[in-house]
Amino acid sequence: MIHPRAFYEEDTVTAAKNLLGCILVHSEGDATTSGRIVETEAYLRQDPAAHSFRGRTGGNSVLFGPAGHAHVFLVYGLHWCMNVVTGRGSGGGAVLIRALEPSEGVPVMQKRRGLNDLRLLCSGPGRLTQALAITGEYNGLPLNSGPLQIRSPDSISGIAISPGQEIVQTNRVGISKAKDLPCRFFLKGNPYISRGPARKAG
DNA sequence: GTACTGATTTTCT
DNA sequence: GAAAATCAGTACC
Repeated sequence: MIHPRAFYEEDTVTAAKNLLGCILVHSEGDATTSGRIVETEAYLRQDPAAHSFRGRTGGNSVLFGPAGHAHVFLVYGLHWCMNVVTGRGSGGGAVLIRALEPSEGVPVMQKRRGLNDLRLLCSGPGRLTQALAITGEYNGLPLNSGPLQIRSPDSISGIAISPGQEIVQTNRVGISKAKDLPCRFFLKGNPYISRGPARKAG
């Protein structure tokens, strides 16, 4: 099931929580790779750590476009990261996908990553993009059609999390500004979480 | 197991 | 010129 536009037009924080448990799918030719989203971070327009904070500049114009699109960007010169544009009306909000639990196409992902350990395949923003072969070409693509999609696994009253699954909310990781804001979310006890303070909290 | 360091390029000042 | 939403490898308990 594909999410309607309204799913992404919630506040960024709400969307970040709702995205947990959803499936990110990439289809490229014959190969389909996918994984369940288990960790996200919310970046708001007024957030000093967000790329959209300084307003619309060269590489972030997608953030000011319609919700439900992918924003793919390069960090540290060598790793791709993927955002989902959220919020209504060019708000500049986005949700960073930080970790996936591998689902379909595991052998393909292992090959792309050069690893066998499932826990290391997608447990980080730079890792999951490599595993799903997401690069700058996907910047600006819609997530309800095309090669890159986000699905709900089984709609359980609007929230795609299995019953009893708790969401943990903590501070963010890997940034130096406004890092104390509790805008990071992940599924409690899930082993496919990126490193950082959250690990021990699970 | 934890801690530290290098790689590499885009973007803004 | 400096900083950046990271990862993998090495050193050392």
